Amino acid sequence: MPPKRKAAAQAAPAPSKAGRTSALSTPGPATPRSLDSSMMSEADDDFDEDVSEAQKQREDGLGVEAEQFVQVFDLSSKRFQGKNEKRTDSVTSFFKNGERDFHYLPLKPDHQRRPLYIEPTQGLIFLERWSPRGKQATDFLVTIAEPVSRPKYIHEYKMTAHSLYAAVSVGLTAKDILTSLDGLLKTEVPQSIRSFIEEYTMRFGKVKLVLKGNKFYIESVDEKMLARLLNDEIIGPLRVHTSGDGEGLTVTTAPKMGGLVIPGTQNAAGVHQANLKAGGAEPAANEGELYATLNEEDDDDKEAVHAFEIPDHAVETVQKRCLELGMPILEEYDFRNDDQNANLEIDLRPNTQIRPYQEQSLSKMFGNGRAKSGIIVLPCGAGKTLVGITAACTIKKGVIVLCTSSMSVVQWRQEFLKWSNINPDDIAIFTAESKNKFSGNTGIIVTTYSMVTNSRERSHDSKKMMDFLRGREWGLMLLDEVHVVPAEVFRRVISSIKSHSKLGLTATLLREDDKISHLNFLIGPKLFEANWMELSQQGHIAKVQCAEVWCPMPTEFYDEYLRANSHMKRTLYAMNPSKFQACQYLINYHEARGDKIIVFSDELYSLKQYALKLNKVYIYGGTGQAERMQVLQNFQHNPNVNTLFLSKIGDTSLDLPEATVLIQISSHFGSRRQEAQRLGRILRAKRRNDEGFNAFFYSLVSKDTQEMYYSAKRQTFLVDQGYAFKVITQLANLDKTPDLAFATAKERRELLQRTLVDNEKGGEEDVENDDLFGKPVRRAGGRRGGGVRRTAGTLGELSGGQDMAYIEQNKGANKTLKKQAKAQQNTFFKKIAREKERVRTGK
DNA sequence: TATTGGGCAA
DNA sequence: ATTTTTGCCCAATA
Repeated sequence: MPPKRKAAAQAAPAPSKAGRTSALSTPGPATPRSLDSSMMSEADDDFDEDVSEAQKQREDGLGVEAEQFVQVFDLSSKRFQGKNEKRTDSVTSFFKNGERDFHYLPLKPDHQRRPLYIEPTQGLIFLERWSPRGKQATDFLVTIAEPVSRPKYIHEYKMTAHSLYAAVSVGLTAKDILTSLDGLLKTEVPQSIRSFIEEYTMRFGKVKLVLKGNKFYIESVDEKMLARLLNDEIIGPLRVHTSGDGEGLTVTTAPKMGGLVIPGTQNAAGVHQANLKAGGAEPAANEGELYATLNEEDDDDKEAVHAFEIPDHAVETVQKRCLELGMPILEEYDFRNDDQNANLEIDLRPNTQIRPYQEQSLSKMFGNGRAKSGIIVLPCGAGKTLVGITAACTIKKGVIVLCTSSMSVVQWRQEFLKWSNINPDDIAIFTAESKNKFSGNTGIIVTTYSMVTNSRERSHDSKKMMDFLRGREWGLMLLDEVHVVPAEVFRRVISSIKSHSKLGLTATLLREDDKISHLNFLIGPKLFEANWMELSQQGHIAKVQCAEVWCPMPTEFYDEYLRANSHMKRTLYAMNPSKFQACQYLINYHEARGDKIIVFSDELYSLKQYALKLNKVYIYGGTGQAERMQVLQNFQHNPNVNTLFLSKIGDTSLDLPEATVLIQISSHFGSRRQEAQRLGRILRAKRRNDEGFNAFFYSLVSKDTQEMYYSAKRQTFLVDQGYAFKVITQLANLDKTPDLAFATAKERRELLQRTLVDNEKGGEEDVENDDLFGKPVRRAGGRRGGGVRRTAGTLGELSGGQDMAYIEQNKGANKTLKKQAKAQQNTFFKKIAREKERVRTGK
């Protein structure tokens, strides 16, 4: 890896040493001693660690390690920050403690032509997007920093440990980064940033984990680095001594690279051109320089590579330990020189062309002619699957694809067959239903995370399959929806199946817990993240208008809301009649425009009530497989079915047909991921190329309830992606909606009572029996309602006998509704059956 | 073959 | 300022 070696030479100046010495005397309070000292040892080559401390550490989960690691390496830590001499003057006093005052950083004379500011204590970078060099700066920042917020004008990025790790992993050196940064910054590069970059690039990417002949090796061009690892009291003993190599390291030479071709690129001309092309039309002086290093490897192909072997079970331990030592292991797969594993007959179909941003993300992965492990973040509908397939077609070795549900397993297989020329016998599915292997000696297996991680008693076939999966080497592991992996159970996948490279795909690298950073060492750095706004401007995904509709709660609802327990609260703000009206109005409006509408409600009771009242089809977890298909097909093809109600089942486990409008009436607390995922459902809209076409995303919120808070939180991710939420407090001509529901006070009171009654009974025989399809539903009365402890007395006080009569009436109305739905539905089904028949016989 | 319960995530 | 229930998946059961 010549570029990296050069980096080491250039990036080890005296000042960083001074920085470390000063840090030694002031370890952060939350910083474990062992971590701190091990990090320091980089300077003076000694590993005087407290052994018991280290033992304890080993027992801790990887997660804890990662968090500590991040703390120690944080830019805001003292050892980086000591180095700014802050000056104070007459203005400083206006800032609190002078803390956020950075005007001591002098502007360069030509600062107006430079688009970037950098904040020296957090590594925040601000980009003036309108600058003529805005595009160039964006490309640079995407490589070295994490996007934080990208609204219209000023974009915010953050340079972090992980982002620099990613930069190094695509072959950049400290010098590359500093030169480009300096060129784009309005100020000089602050000293803290300079040492931060230098120290990181020096440490990162030097040690690699490679799989050779089903054995794992730790590899580096830097012999001293390996010696240091072998001296470590955790890694050292784990080394496998193969016969003949004695105490010396295995030495091989890095093979020469030829021009790698990523299939599907416009002229399939390989990485170098792909990179130049990715630079776009603008003159990209810096960028050209930047990417030139990616291919520098060709220069000296006699590079000696040192390695030692470690056993399979130690991989996790070693990865963890190297992380502690501040030298995270990078995984690279030199697939073109792998003749141990059989090649897979696979290529993209000849006329397939991948989009520029897909190409860009793949060129990050294959930047140096090898397959790097990492994560690619693309919004839903932007073609994540095709990126994965193209990666598989580039590597041409055995592939294992992991998905979240068996639905997407089937889809992935179909996509593979659609985009590539893979022999259908070579791509097999491993789920509860199907446990076939591929016929040849290599191929593709598509399966789910839970299939692979399940540790309980398994059927004989599954066991055999698992042994098969575990027993061989895979060229590529594709991890769909990779944000689920950090969960305790799912991370077991990483160690149980041996793969040379891993590619994680996701739309939202977000979780409400802090485990997302674990992906950086479980899989690899984030290689690429698309800018949603940019993609929608280019017409790859739909343009979306987002709105939050504020629905006032009628007083009687609000009173009840204040008294209710948390579940009832959720039900009540979903059942808010104003919300219902707003929903009805929006459905009306958009159906008239010819839109396809999806309504999401996490709250099952309201989901069913809304759907029944409005006579729309709905799907939730209890809906049987066949019905789901029928409803979905109707929604897709039947011009009379334009609105579909969905529970959160629609978030992950359904392959939804495309819709153009999305209405949210109830959602899962403040989950930003859910919000983003749901928005993603309308990004595919095909009509996006029509002039002025917009998709719509409405979030209905009951005023003055918890929903307001959650809603704001949920939106933050989308706002950071550049979406602007309009707040609507009044819908124009709402009252002109035909058959507007709950228009009278009496109806509203009824609704409230019915809601209370139905939910009190524990849902025993509530709407479940009015299921559109009359099918018995699992867990109908089950765990729900345990906590509801309302007495009949409370209800009596509220209602009065008169209103009880209306409840009866309403039940009758529901039944009529159901009959209608059934009658209607029968015609749909016939139609669908005919259609199916046509498709079948036609082909 | 359909249903049920356990485990897990969000 | 925080949560609960829901849904998925598998394997066992009748």
